[in-house]
Formats: sequence, structure tokens, C-alpha cells
Amino acid sequence: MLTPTQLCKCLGDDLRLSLVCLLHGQGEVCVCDLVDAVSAPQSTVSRHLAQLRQCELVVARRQGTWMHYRINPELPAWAQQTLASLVSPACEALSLNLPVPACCEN
Amino acid sequence: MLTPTQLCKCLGDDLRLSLVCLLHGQGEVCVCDLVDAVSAPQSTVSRHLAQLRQCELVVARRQGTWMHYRINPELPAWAQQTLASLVSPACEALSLNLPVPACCEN
DNA sequence: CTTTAATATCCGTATTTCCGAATATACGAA
DNA sequence: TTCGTATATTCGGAAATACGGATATTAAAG
Repeated sequence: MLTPTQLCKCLGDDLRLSLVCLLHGQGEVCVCDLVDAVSAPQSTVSRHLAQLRQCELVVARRQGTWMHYRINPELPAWAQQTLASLVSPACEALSLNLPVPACCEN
Repeated sequence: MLTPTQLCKCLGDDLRLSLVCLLHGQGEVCVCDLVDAVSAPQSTVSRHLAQLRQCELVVARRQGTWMHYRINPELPAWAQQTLASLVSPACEALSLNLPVPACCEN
């Protein structure tokens, strides 16, 4: 189960925090769009997504060859509040421009 | 200035999160009490406190040989909200028993 | 079955973080 | 000044984390 320390560890990295912010802004985003949005190598993004998934911070849905990620909607209330507090200042600090243009529209 | 990533990095460690929780519960605590409360070597506690201070998450007040730490009261709103969301689940997860018995009462 | 696209995993390396004993510093008291 | 207490800093090594190219997996299409 997700602990506060684990949540903070997940969010304590620019790339992972960026991913979480992007997912928080949209409903669901597929990996290729995330790769574009953060302009990092695919293997790096995938590895961080796996880590976020392992902490149950995000969940994935497969659709054909695409994987759609979104924030785990069943996050405990304290975790949701934490995200809500952090996302908007993080978007600014990381200069993320939402929404992510979607390349894969299914 | 404190960024969301930095804040999360600070809180993404059991010992530092414990210290922050202890300080959040009381007003001000001196180092020796924190050392007792977390039962970690003094140098370790001091090093983590220095890190928290560098991020401006906590501030220190010297009184003779004692140093009294407290949460920085001028934290940006988003950071205060983040702490508010995390402290109580963190206290439970880290099984901290507040309040800290104070050995140095000045 | 082969090819292609999307994503995940592997693995060696580089970087960061953490630890705690030892040492240094700051301060008050004698 | 000297001593004792409280705290900070140093430093070398251990452990954890991050990186990304190469490779594996999965699934749709031909």
C-alpha cells in the first residue's frame, strides 16, 4: 500500500513529477504522447511509468499496442489532496504546457 | 526558492519526513529532542536538518547552545497544503508518537 | 508466418544519496 | 582560558537511483 514516503519519493524527481502533472491534467494519455511531451527517451519514460505504476500512483489500460495511463482513481484521500496541492505549482516550475497534443486518437 | 520537486525530495525519506512531522506537531523542538524521538545518531539528524533548512522547509533559532527548529512559517501556500495533507498519514505510517517529551525546557 | 509499431525490460555505467564515526565549532560556566 | 555540552561539518565508503542503448515482448496488419 502507498505510504507518504513512497509518494514523495515518486514525486521527488523532475521527470516523474512531470508525468504525473501531465496525467493529472488530462484524463488518459498514451506513452508516445508522454514521450513527446517530456522529450525524454522512450525507455526512460517507460521505466518511470513502471515505477509510478508499482506504487499504484497510476494505472494503465492496454488498447491494442497502445498503453493508456492515468492517475489511479482509487488513490487514498490524503494522496489525492497532496497531488492537488502540488500539480499546479509543479506545472509552472517545470514549465509544462498542457494539454498534451494527442498523436494517437483512439 | 522551494520547488515542488525539492519539497518532495525532502519528504521522500523516512527520517526527514519524521522530523517534519514532529516539527509540524509541536511548535518548536530542539535537536536533542529530535534525536531522542527518532533514535538516530546525532550527526545523521543534524545533517538531515541542514538539508531541510537549505530548502527553507524549516528555520532554526539559536538559544545558547541549543538550536530550536520549527517549520518555516513563511512557506508558500501550496507547500503548507502539501504538508497538511501528508503529516497525519505519515505519523501513522512511521508510527510516531507525539508529542515529543521535551528534555530542554527553555 | 513475417513485418511493423508501441511499449517494456535488461544491463552496464554514471550519478546521487545516505550513513555514522571522527572532528570541528559555538556557547556558557567556572 | 579551560572545560563541558549541544550542534554542525567533514569524509570515505556503501547503497540506492538514474540513464539510455540494445533487446524483448505484445499485438495488429498483411
